[in-house]
Amino acid sequence: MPELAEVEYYCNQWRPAIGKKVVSVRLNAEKRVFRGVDVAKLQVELLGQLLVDAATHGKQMCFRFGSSNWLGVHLGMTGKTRLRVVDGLAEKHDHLQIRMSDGGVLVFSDPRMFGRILYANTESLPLWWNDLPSEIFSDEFTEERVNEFLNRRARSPIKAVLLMQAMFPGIGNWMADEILWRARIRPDRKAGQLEPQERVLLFACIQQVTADALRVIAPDWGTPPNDWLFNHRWKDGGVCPKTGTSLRRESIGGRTTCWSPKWQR
DNA sequence: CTATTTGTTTATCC
DNA sequence: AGGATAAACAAATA
Repeated sequence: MPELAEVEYYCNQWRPAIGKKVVSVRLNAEKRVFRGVDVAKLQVELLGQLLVDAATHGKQMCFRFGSSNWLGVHLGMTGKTRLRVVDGLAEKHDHLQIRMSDGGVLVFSDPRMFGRILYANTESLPLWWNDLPSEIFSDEFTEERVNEFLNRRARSPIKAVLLMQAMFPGIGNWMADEILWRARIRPDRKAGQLEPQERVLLFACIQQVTADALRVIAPDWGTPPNDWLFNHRWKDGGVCPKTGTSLRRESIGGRTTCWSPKWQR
């Protein structure tokens, strides 16, 4: 489910536990979400530690316990985090449960297990949290750098390029479609073929959709208004809010893509 | 039964 | 070498 705004929402679910201590750690070590992780180490070292910070970067989350324990959470396609209150029940796909000193339990669940847990005990930031692309609202995220990237990926459809996390951390399938719809650019256009004025508009729409998604979704999983593509894109037979004409759905860059043929050029 | 899924990694081909 | 594309991962839902 999650793109950057949803990831922010899920990060918020664990934030009330900041300032609480870890009382116990339960996990299903054999689950795929722990691939590459020393779960025994994680389980021992988190005990007694204070949760001091919770942050997101694109689709990655990081929770710092104590001074040197870093827990990464990536939600993949179906991952979720929630804070289970006292007397709540564990569910089938709850792979990680961290009980805190106030009785609340940090739960990570993921049926499809495309998500993953990361863990490091290091004085400085672990690689997976330090070595990240510039975020969409950072000073380093510039039209110039986006242009270079578009030229490097010149032969890929722009839709596929927007999904590349190395340049656009946090953008996923629905945001990419929303951006191209607002910029009136067909998703199957080759990245290298976009005109200068289209690139300017594209850059603006990337930042605009990102800001709007965070504002609407991150606080309480709000539903975007009907004048976005969002509410119309999911199933066949949707209608473009701009033109009233049929939306089209097709696989582009290996992902189901929705666009408005009348509106996008 | 089939097809579909808001993601990433790996393999393979060019 | 580096870019483009498809498959694999896995389970729920329609």
